[in-house]
Amino acid sequence: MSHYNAKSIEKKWQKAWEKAKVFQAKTDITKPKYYVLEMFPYPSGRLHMGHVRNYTMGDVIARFKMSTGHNVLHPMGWDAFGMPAENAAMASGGHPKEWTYNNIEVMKSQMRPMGWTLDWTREFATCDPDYYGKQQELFLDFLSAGLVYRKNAVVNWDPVDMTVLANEQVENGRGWRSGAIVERKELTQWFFKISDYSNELLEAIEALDNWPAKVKLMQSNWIGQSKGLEFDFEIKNPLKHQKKIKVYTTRPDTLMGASFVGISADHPLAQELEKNSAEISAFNKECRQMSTSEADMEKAEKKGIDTGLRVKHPLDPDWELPVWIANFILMDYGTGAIFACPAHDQRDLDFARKYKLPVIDTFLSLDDSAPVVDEAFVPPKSEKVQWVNHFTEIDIATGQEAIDKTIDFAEKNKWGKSVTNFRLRDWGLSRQRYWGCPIPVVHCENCGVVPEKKENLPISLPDDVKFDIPGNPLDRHSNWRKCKCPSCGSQALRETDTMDTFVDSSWYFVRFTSPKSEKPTSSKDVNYWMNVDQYIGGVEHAILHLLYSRFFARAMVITGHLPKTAKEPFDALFTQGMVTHAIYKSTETDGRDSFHFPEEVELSEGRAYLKNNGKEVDIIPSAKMSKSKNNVVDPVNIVEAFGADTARWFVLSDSPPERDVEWTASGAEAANKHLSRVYRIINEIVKNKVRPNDEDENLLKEMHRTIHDVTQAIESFGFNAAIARLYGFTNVLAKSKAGTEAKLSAAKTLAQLMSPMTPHLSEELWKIMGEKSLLAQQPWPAVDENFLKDDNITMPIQVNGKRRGQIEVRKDLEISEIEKLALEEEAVQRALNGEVPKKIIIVPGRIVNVVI
RNA sequence: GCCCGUGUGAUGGAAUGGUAGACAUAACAGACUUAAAAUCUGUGGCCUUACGGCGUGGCGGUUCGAGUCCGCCCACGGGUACCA
Repeated sequence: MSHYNAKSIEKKWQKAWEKAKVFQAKTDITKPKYYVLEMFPYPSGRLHMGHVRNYTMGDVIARFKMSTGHNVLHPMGWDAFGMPAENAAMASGGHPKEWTYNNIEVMKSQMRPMGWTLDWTREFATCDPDYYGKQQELFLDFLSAGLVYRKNAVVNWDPVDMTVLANEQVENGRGWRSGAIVERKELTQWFFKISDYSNELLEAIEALDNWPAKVKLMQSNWIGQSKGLEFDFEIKNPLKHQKKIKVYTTRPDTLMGASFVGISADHPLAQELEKNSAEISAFNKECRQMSTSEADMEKAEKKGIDTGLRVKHPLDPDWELPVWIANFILMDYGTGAIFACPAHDQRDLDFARKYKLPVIDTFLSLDDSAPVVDEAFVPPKSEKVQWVNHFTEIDIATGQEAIDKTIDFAEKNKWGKSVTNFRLRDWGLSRQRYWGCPIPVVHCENCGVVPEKKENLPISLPDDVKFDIPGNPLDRHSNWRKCKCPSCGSQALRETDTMDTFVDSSWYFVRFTSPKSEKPTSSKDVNYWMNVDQYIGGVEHAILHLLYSRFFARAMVITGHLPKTAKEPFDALFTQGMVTHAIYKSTETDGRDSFHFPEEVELSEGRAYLKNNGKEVDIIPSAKMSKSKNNVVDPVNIVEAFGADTARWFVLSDSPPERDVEWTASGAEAANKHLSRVYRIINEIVKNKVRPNDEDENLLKEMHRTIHDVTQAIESFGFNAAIARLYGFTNVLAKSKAGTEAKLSAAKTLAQLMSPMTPHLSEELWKIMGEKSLLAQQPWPAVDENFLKDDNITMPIQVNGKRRGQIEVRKDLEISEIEKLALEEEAVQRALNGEVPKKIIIVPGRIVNVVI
């Protein structure tokens, strides 16, 4: 008998599947369709374990759905625009296009041996002019539908490299390449009006039944609906025409605790003031040098400057409040101005203490009426508190009641109005970079900003560009920029901004339904294939990518590219965890960390030692795989050593799919051992002839239970549970003394149940057991319910909630009988010590608890 | 900072509010072997001779019963709008 040889088996069956065109999807309205999609990869050039896990999960679903009679669409493509290609070009002088397409070829060659059911006939990259040309067409339609506009926005500007920096390229306020202090620069940029759909996107979340609750919650919080009050503070010593400051607050009930009015450094008033004050100008400049990232701004030290302006309190004209510029107030949110109530907001309190501003309690705790000192009193809005001289005459009430009353009061007295605000900002899509989809508009001296004509699409990127000089190569490519105005025909210039790569990924799943159609979509194909039945990807995309895609689908419905039913494009979403690996770290004599590759390290009793000198190194468990930490495990090596089925089996076993999985060499070896064992066991079954006997029934019973459990586990993404069950069934099969006929039936079922995970091995075993057809085209095994029934059950007996014994009873035994049997138990007798139990709780079919 | 997760043996993890540790890995013991590998069989939370006691990041609460529900805290991971 030959041994399990993954290499030859896998190649053979991949060819057989390809020949039979098992995985090519055709629009066929007579069959139920199933569209399974994993988030497409960025072509970094190396297939990563995370990809292997992601695409294997999708593949299990795809193969399972094929075997249950569905017409499955399982496509693959490339999220190919983005910064790494430009960075590579800058670092090594190549061209982003060449770099990207090379990487795609390399990655494809690494993906093919995995045996995924991908329909490669639909493949495209977002940097293909055909794809981004269609995207330009969508942009023009969105533009004429009023979904796109231009406005000013700030970017991180590197004054040395003369380039806009991404937030991740700003390190401690300096550019990562140049080291120059980063400035904020205001540019005119293109925006999608996603904020017009804030309410719609928020309300529709509720109906996404098959999305993880955590993702829905994250999106809701991101959109961030808040109800508050907008009102004016009148300036006592006004400046030119600016006589009032409009503020927005979600806690208008604390108005009597107001201590100062704060405005953003980008507020028109602040901009006006800096003209006459060097101090204010310097402060504003400092604020504008902060990174544009929210995390950096929030974590920065809270600072402010007194403007000298004073405003009147709306409820007491004699009450005067100072106006401060503060670095934590955002111009983008609300009105860019607030009033601060230090007693009930920690940030305001810290600020007030720092600058010696008053702290006034507006309400006190019911059980402790001490005034606020160093810790702001911020109870939940649902908690009742004692109010101090409230203008709406409330005494004891919750925060929410006070807010509602205050808004009514302000509206009745006509000094404020109720306003619902959203945190969600419009989607800035302009990027001042080369390697992206050109925005198809033209700047004409006579006509202004003019959309390009559709017949001129695609507006392709020029190939003759160099990255040896700072700045955007499109800006200095005068030939490419020069064009005719589509409106008046005179000399004009192209827009040099390209699109955010999130635009590319906001509709690729639609394009997969008809990747070659003349128009961006074909109605026949989108009507049949949309929506995506199961979308699978990393939770890191929970907010931006998924929210943008939801907006984009709506925009495509409005412009007639999608049917109304595709407004929410992803019926079900699954977010999988990362593949992690331990980091082996030691500290050099100069105090710097050095990282060691797994193969340089010897493991022994939970400690790690360097192979070359025996020195012990630190183990940092479960770290995200990262090149710089030397803890990347290359799937190619694993496939080379053990075969694709082993890699597939291992990434699915052990950890639940939504959680991170730790890659361990021993785990991969164990997976391989198990597959070899299955191969051996089944070969022996085929070889040895045993007559039918009494054991057959038990084996078939176990077989049907396994079909039931594995089917349920796969349907609910419990791949690790499915595999654990298959391990169990393999053990039963190995030990069973049943006859050959029953064993073959069980073994065939085992091969079938394993086939979504280990398709090549299963296909081989299928053939070894004498089957002529392709297993990939067989229907999923059916459960015979008669085998699932059981007459007796085991009931655990607890005393005071602790397990003390168990009884074997008939399923339908009466409660009084169970009680009698339970009390007769030895451990219960011992615990009772002759006394009468206080209470006996019997949950039928589950448990008995005797309370003493 | 803010939003969202996660935390169970040496390790990955299992467990509709109902027997904590299924299944697997590492380890140990035995069988086979001249020997090793492979394979097969067995042991396996901690303390205790036993009865029993203690155990799911920490502290507290609800419940007949909590890994699971509630409150506070700690650690780690993801997102934080120009990484994809």
